[in-house]
Amino acid sequence: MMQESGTETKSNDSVIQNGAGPDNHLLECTLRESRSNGETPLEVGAVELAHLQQQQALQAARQLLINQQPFSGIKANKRNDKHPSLQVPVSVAMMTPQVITPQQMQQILQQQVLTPQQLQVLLQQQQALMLQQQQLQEFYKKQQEQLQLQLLQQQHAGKQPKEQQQQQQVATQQLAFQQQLLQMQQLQQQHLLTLQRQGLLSIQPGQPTLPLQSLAQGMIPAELQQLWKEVTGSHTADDVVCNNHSTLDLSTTCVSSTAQPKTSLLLNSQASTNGQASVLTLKRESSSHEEYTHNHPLYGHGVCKWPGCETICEDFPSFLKHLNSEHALDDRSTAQCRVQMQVVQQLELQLSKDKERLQAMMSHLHVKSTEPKASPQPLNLVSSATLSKTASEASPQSLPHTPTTPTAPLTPITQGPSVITTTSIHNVGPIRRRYSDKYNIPISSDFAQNQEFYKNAEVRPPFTYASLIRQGILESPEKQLTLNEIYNWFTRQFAYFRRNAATWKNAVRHNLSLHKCFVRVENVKGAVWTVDEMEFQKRRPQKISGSPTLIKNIQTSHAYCSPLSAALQASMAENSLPLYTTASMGNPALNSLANAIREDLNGVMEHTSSNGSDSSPGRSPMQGMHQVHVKEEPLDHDDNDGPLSLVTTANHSPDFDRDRDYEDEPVNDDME
DNA sequence: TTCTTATTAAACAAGG
DNA sequence: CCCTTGTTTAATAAGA
Repeated sequence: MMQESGTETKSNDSVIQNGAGPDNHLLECTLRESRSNGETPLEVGAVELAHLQQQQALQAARQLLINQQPFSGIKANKRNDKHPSLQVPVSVAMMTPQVITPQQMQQILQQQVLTPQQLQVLLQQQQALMLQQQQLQEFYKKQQEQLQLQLLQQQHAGKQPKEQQQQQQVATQQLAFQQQLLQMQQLQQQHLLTLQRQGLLSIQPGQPTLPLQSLAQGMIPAELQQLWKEVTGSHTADDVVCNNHSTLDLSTTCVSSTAQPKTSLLLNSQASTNGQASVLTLKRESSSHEEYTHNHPLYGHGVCKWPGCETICEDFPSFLKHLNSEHALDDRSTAQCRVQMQVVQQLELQLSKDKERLQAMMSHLHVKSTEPKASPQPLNLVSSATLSKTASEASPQSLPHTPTTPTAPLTPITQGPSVITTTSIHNVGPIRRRYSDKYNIPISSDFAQNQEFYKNAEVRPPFTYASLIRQGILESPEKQLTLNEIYNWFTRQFAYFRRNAATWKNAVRHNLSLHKCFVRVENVKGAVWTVDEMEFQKRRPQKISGSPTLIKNIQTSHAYCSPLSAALQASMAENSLPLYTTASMGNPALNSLANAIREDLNGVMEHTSSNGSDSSPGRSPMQGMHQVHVKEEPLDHDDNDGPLSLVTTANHSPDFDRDRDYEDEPVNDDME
């Protein structure tokens, strides 16, 4: 416990430090002060004071520019959800670094969307920071007044020898002030960009009038939207419908609501600072919000669809209220938006790469298909690709979290997209926790949605080892993996498991041996592990909730169907699609995309450790099945788990295996 | 509080 | 002898 909290505090600091920029220094100092001194940070070093003063100058200057009342959001905090007026002053939001690496982003996310306790700590720190800023602002104002007074006195006080020097000094200060104004303008532009990015996913494609720096990054909002929907499948059909005429972004939403001083403040400030077309565009967009229907991208089925929120909002106004209160412009929301942005960017980037790769693969396989024995392989590939493609295209609903899938009854907790949620993120560190696995959360659902996240962020996945092992095995083409391949899957899929290999590998072995659901199958080349789906389901306490009919379906299928079909259905239920292709996992784009991202991120390490496929070349599951080790079962356990392990592998012919031409590359697992 | 399950550590053995 | 793989035991944490 202590260890964990210590490391988290440490990473807290590191996050702050990672955010480059002078403003960040201020934040860091302030946070450190507030951390050490509690709520009343008092003594500030001279250098830090200088920074603070500079910051205050920016604030004061902006206030002068925008002609606004003093910040009303200073009182803001969010001790609980009942007072959701988390209104961070714009300056605070501006402190968040604009350019940010994925790692930093993940760290920020981990820190800022962490447990409620940590969030609260952060909020308290923010509060302290704002308090301090207010004090310093007043201090700075006084200084300015004194300066003005001095200036006046000097102007009226005749010609003294020192006057010129003093005037020079004043001029210097004014110059500095002007520079600060310039700086502030830049910051504001950055902030505007931030806002635009936040609203990027919902910017109307037909209005390319925004000064989109995002376009400079090679992104087209419409494409991103489409890509995101295709790849993650985290939206339902009505989203697609509203996709084309949704004009709402965060800014317009804020404006459309009654009281959002921050946004209007921002807009006004923009108008007064540069008065560029971007502002007008923003305003125009905001004025066009009447045409929005209730097809808000963040609202569907009475639920707020902000990633990880899922708050139930009875009607659209209440949703708007919720959106403005819970997802106001604060660091958390911006961090989430940035992560989303980064995800989309990476996805798009990798999609193009993988399209090429796919092209090369298909042409390669097409050549090979002329050989007599190779025919099943391209057929399989094509059919599976077609299957997943049609599945994703024809029915976007057939996604892990949608209630129409067999997975739905298994998702009592995370209904809806659980991407990077607090629930999926707070399992950081070596604490022993009861994982959501206990509640029958289908790993494929959450994991598929957060796959990229887990791949890049050193966040402990909220699943048990058993679930993870099973997922890895079921993902493999032949539903069987060697121990080493399981290791590789872990390191490939989870950044968390790239550390402490000895620990988790031991745990993996331990789980493989311990759980009856893992069946060791020997063949000539060695041993592979398969999943006994029936045992896996039996292993878990049946706490299924959700749609009653679907529950009934599952139960009846377990009760009355043949073991084979029951296991198949169970597998499908976990994987959300027939056979071994889940909706999103089976998406070839995402799958290979994920691999590509992994390769990019992990570079050499992955090349040595998990190159190629986890599938076991040359091993025929059919050959080895008769040598299945039947585990002794000390517990009551009546039945028919014999042929089940066959089931998961039966849909591949031995020819398929034989034709694969990977090499059994030596694997190097020393990840640290 | 008790029971169950998950995690972690560690010892040990077999085999390459 | 070392490493990998696999089994087993024990301690501990966490949830029901």
